[in-house]
Amino acid sequence: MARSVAKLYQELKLIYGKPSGQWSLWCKRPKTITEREQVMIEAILTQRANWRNVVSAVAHLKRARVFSLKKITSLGSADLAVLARLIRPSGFYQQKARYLLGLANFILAQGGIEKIKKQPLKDLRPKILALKGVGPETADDILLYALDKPVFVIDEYTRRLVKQKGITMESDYYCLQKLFEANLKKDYRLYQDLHALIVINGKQSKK
DNA sequence: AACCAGGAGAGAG
DNA sequence: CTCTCTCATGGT
Repeated sequence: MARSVAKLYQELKLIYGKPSGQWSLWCKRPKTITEREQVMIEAILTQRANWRNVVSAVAHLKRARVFSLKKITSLGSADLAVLARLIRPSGFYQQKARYLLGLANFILAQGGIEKIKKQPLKDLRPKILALKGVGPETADDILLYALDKPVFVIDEYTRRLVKQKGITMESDYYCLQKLFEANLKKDYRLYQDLHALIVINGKQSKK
């Protein structure tokens, strides 16, 4: 079953090719600082939300010119309601507004994207994970897609797929993460593309 | 018109 | 550690 994990990428790549659509930005290499900030923001907004609604919320942020971590922090907690209204289409907008502010404050307090990107994964992950509204999946989304750190992201699509393929019945986040990381070359580019393909496959095979 | 979409926090058992 | 409730909008 270990080998089937290793073969997953080749199989999915053969079917879907390079991750496209919503994933073209997340899997883009290299990314600009602005693009990395966008990925972080979208990582929060996409929690339990249809991607279509995330796009809508992002459009609102862009139009209102609060589409950067610095702008979000300068908005401050006093205008949290403003931020909340902008991201409303993504759902859970009141808590997500708070989460975004907390994330933005943290990144800037650490000296910004380029600084934080230099921190080793082992030190960085616990800090990101400690942020309100950032659980294992969102933390790894940020680490992998915004900061190019080699951590494999586990989500519901991944759990369904490994079950479907008869690889394992395990559903624990860290067990599955270990399974993937142990059987794949430690390369953030591979992790990015494979997880993207798993989600694309999951959405596709539903209809 | 119920059901769900790339979760996470808080509380209970 | 596993279950359950909550947060909320927009598309089918």
